[in-house]
Amino acid sequence: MKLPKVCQILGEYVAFDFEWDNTTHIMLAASFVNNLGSKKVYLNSHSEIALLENIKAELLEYSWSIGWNSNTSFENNNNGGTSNGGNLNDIANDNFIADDVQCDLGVLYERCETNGIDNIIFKSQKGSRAYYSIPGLYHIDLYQVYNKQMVQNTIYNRAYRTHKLDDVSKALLRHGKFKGLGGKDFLKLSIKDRKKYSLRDSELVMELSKHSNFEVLDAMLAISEITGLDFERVCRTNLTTWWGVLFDQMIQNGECPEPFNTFDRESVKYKGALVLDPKQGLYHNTVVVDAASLYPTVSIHSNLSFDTVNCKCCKNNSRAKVKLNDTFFKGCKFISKNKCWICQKREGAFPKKLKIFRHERLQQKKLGNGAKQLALKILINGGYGVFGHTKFSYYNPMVAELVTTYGRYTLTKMQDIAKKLGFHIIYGDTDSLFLNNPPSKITLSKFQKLCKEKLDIENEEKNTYNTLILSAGKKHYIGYENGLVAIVGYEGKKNDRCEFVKETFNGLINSIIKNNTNPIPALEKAMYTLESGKVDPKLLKKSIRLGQNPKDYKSQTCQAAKIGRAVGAKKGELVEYFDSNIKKTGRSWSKNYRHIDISKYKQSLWNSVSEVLEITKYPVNELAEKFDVRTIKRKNNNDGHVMQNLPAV
DNA sequence: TATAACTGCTTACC
DNA sequence: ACTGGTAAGCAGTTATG
Repeated sequence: MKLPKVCQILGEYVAFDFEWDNTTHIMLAASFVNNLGSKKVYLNSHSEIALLENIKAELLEYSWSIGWNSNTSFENNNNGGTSNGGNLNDIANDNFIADDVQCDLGVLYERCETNGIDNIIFKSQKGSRAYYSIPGLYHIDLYQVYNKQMVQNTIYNRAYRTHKLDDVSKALLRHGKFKGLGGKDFLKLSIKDRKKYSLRDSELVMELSKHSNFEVLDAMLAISEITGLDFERVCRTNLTTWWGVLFDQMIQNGECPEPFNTFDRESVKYKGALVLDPKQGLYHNTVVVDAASLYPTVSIHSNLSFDTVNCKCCKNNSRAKVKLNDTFFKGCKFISKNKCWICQKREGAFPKKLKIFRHERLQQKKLGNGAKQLALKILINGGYGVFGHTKFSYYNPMVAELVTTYGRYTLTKMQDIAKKLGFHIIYGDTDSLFLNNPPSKITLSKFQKLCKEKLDIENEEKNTYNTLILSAGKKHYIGYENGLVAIVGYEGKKNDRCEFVKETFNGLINSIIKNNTNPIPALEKAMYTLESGKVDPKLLKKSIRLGQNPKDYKSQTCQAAKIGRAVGAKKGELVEYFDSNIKKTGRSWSKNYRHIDISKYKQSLWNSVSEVLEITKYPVNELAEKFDVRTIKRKNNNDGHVMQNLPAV
């Protein structure tokens, strides 16, 4: 096996985890696992100082260490664990700890100071955040790496829902923390189990660092090579920083001018992608075509960049004007037909880099360099978005809006081409078209050829669905291809629904689309089981992930704020609850399974399955009456389109 | 008192 | 320190007949 590149940099390195008392911060335990397999645990059995000395000695053994949530204290929001407050007056609350330290290195720093012993940790403060480092040594907070949006989306395809070690480990390693326990339970454990608990955390961090043959860290290292930023910095920064230094370098090298347009940084939304109205129905033989990397492509074709849009030199050049029909500017916030132009004299910094990255990515793919390939993919795909980010030093919403506008133009032209060839377009989203009953394989390749000729766009045949259930609502469909069912967007699949609804929904879909069996008996059984109260409450548990700390919600009355406040949860945490009846219990939610409001669950189940039943011609009104649930009104985009019921091919 | 319209939020798609 | 917009459904509030 080829040694991962990251190992050549890190050499022998250690993952660590500390346990401390939540209120006093007294250090209770620490564990260390190195990449060669050596494992150590220290407990605070007689003296905290002895433990602290052991920790320091271990850390100094290695030039590189890795932790989880280890070097940054993010939010100073601890309300002392009391749940009486949690409101906007918390600042004045005596229980509020202004400088609560919430990371491993921070607690180590604090405990060394408190005990009056030598410190190996350095503290720096930036705004409301404190950063801790070990001078002379390198440290990576793996939490910050797995917290990156592009790692979650591009690499792991949203496999984990929260960024807690337990959640990420369960999703990627298939096992989590010791007996699923949390830090609060630590002191309740026996000495033996305390050791196991602490050690497990370090083991998980080490395993995550190595996951998929160092996939993530190798990609970060590749980004470090591409951008010239050091590895540690790449691990704690994101796309705006990376693209920022790339452009900085180009300016320094004289490859492009400094940005000349300035914008208010008020974060006004700009117009985005085109999503076609789906023609609701059941289809057989549908091809989905997809324009390959649409946004980078249009950025290159139209030379869109911070240094080309509304340049100094081409204002009066008629060739520089954006030659798009008026309709494409409708609803735009930053561009209009007569107020923007694109430089004709110089290639923009952004397309220039994109071209290089694209070419390089192909080369690296051929060479089998997965990490470099992935790093380039991350940079290429994330390049357009940073122009719409107000904190990006090259923020330029005109560039972002031109990219999406050319994207809308391209999808519209693709539709024209498809229509002329006799295709029936039933849906499309941003860069894709759903073509029903393509006349033939030959017309399909004709479509691809014309898109290439007229638009210089490569179209890939992404899916060929034998059966397709297309919802009237956008971003919702179910496709069946080669024995595989793809459920896209449906509420019955979303993570804030309970397991019971998700399972029943899944069963129903499989029964209809895959097994060709009558789904109604199973649905009746599910409804009956719900009514009889025999469903395991575990399966009825709902959950929401807090986007804010409860006190920070703009709407203090929204469900997330209310539940979060009541249970003392923090930003990023998952809160579990049951739906209950507000008239009976005073709340629409409850932690107590005895308060479960079955009618809400029946309605939720019905809402997620009813449209599919309607499309597949089951008697929905009759069933709704039978189950005692409300039917829901849905818009219909059919435009007189006749639903098809052709046999599957 | 009932319902529609609206806002805020989470989750998903691209 | 932080890539983007589009869109669905739900809880909860406010306007309206």
